[in-house]
Amino acid sequence: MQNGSKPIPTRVLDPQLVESRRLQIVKASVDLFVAKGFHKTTTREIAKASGLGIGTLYEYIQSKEDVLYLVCAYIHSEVEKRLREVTSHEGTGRDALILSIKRFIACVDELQDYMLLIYQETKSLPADTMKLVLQKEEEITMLFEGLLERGREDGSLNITPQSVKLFAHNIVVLGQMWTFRRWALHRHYTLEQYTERQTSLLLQEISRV
Amino acid sequence: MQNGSKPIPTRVLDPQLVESRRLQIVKASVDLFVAKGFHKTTTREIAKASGLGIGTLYEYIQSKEDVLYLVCAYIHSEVEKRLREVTSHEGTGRDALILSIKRFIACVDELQDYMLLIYQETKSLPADTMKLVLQKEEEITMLFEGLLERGREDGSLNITPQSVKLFAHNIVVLGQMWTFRRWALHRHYTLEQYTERQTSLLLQEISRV
DNA sequence: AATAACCGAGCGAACGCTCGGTCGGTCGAA
DNA sequence: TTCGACCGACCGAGCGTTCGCTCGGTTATT
Repeated sequence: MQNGSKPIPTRVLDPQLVESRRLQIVKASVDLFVAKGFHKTTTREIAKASGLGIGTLYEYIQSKEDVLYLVCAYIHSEVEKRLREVTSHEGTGRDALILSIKRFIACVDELQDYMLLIYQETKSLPADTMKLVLQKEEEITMLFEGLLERGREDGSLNITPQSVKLFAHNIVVLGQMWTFRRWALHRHYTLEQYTERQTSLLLQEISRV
Repeated sequence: MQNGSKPIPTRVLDPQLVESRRLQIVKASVDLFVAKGFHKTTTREIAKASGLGIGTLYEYIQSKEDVLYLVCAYIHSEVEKRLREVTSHEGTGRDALILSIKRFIACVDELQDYMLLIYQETKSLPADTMKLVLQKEEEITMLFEGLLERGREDGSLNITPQSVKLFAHNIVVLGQMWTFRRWALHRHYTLEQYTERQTSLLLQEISRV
């Protein structure tokens, strides 16, 4: 899984400055996009919220869509960072899986506005860039695939090889559901209840009888 | 569950004409929105694709967002129509549930572009209208809630009362997942495989041991 | 003095929506 | 049967605004 990221051209020479300015831009844009959506956010707003002039903004990007891509990439990297801390947990695949699911849902909750953003705005990216973002989404899914496979091999999980991939998707989606159905779920369940019930439902399916 | 729909003002007097013209508009717009997204579709394009002048279009709606709402309402009514045919199936709750899940996934597959549209563009609606659309989404979820409750009461399903709502959401989301993760799932599973595996996974959780 | 970073007035294109007007059809009086 | 008054569905040029982005100039650093 090679690092599928896309270098965005800049007119600024110092790479460290580019990185720090782009972080400024991302942090400011995320909140704007969350509040108003990508299309209704103007480049002028992005510039102002980033503490830059509109001209300077365009020293660091080539188009408005570039900002969206930077934002998506940033969010994904945050998710992946948190997950990787925990997927390498030693012990049975089953133990590592339980830990990872809980951590993932916690992460979805913590970053809920951002997760929602990716869900809703990925489609606004240019085709080639969108591919990269979906690829990242798949990589995250494959983290769970790896855990399931590990559990299957060490005998701690009861799952057929051809269901591994599907089940990994189920885990990710049922985790993300906490965000994109929050208009209903948050009325009826707390985060703890949700985590507890989804985890036990999921595990029930792949436990030895 | 009162019929939560919103009457959109029009300058045209004949109600039948209004209905048929709006159906024209909806049918044309759906494809445009699917292809380009709501924001990148212009009112002129909508008018042209509907076979109307731009002025005439505005005889039937008040704003571009009205078109999006009409489209969402139409899609939801299609889904609900197909589902209601089958949720009233006599027999145990379990039997009706199995039938409904299969039908729902088939429906998601058949209307996949439209389902995706609702997922991605609901957020572009004005707040009050968005509420109505989410309400409809919840009503569809509650169809499954009803079936689960029925199965719990007649003893054909093994599920705790406080998990009924959550499980209904799981069913809906895992069905819709076939659409909004198609970039990954369609590469690895056919519709039949998907339906079969998800159904059996879901049922396994709520079957008596 | 040279260069890199920053800036914002301004450009051209495109947008949602309006509004004055056209035109085919209906109906009642002659 | 004819004709004039009226109606309402239909139309699209054009308005006012806003957008993404450029480019020539300014400031800060070395």
